Amino acid sequence: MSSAARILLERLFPAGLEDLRARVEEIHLPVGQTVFRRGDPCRNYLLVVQGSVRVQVLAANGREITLYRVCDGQSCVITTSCLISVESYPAEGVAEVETTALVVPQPVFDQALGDSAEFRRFVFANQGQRLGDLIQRVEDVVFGRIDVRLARLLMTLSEQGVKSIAITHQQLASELGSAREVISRQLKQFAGRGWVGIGRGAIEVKATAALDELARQSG
Amino acid sequence: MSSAARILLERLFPAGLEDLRARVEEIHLPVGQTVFRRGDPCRNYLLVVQGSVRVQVLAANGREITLYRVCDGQSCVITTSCLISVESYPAEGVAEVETTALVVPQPVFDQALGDSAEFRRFVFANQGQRLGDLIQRVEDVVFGRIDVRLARLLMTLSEQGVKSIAITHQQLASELGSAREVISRQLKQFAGRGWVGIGRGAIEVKATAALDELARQSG
DNA sequence: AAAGCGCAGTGACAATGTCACACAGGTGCA
DNA sequence: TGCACCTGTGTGACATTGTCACTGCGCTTT
Repeated sequence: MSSAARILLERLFPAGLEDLRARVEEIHLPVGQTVFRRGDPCRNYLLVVQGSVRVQVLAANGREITLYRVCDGQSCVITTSCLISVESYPAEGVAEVETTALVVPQPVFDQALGDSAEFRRFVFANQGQRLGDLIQRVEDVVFGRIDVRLARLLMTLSEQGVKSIAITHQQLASELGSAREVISRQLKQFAGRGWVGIGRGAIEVKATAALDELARQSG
Repeated sequence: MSSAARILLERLFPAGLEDLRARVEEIHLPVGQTVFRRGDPCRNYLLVVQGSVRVQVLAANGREITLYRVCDGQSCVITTSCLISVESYPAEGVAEVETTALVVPQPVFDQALGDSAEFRRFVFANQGQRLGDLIQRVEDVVFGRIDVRLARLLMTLSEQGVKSIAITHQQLASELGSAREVISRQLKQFAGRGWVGIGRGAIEVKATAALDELARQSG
């Protein structure tokens, strides 16, 4: 077991609950691995130690939208909720990068909820953040303009001075729940204004200030 | 305290937790009362005994969308999550009808989570259902056609043989996160096919079968 | 009756999504 | 080298949905 996993375990299952720790397994997910599918029953509590799981919904016609990501030290709300309410997954999860996760079997999860205030706090805090993300997503999708949302996404992706983003138009569209053609046109418009440069499978962010201003708009 | 409230309390705080019951208050919310606003901090756990609270998001331009409802014997996910993760409300809640609710102060909530497995199960089950609703809502909004969504809504509202629905076009639009004009046009189209009758502030559902077929479509 | 208000109808237009293609840059292979 | 093939992108025409600016209708208040 990795040291990061051990630290997390010790935090969530403090002294007195050592027996629970032993029943938690660590797994490694390769890139692109599906963690859970829509309609799957839910038997374990999943906890990402290191990596990233993208949670998305797919439409019949091939369109898709990313709901949120579960990153280092976070857990998946859907898993949590389904585990207790005994419903099946309403979305699917895919490992975006090589990911290390802890698998907590349902009985251990149940017991830990009762016995560890720390564990409860962790589970609920995660719930709150994910739920907030989700509501924000609904708001964006229903009321937001696509140019503003795309600008926001580009700003997020180019954080920390990264100016060249390796991503296809289709991936951007999936992220926003839009269509590739729409994204292509918007990017062309951005490029026309000199805000970005477009290459095959890559976007170069040039006018951070202009994009940022657009991203800050209410729409 | 109402008898319904007492029954709920006894279920969630079983024998041994009588002291917690005493610290829970019952409140009555008049129609239209705002229960919580966007940005409000969250200090109590709210539990609807009888009535209905609509949880919605408002846009700057006046458009709005209903995320879900909290009905008899249910609790609000947002409240639950915010309570623990100490975030502020990302949406707002309004009592749709006169509503009776239990107010559980945060310390009582915290203690009950640790001491009552029944309470935990209740809280999590509610979380799961509301989260499922929310994901379904995202899916509908992003991928769904407005005619299908409207047909679904009409079928839901006319359940149990109620054929005449007292509702305005604006209210239907708010429910679906669409615009009044769009709904008016769709209804006109439905009316043209003889599926519904339109009156001022009321819709009469005539062709249940046809609407139902449309409602079942994937889009 | 007149004014005011909430509700609904409508046409023109803007924004976004859909469809059916064309084309360009790689990669692998004959 | 040249060709088939795949993925990613560009584009025009069109459908659907949202926005805006009005109009009119029915009801209540003045």
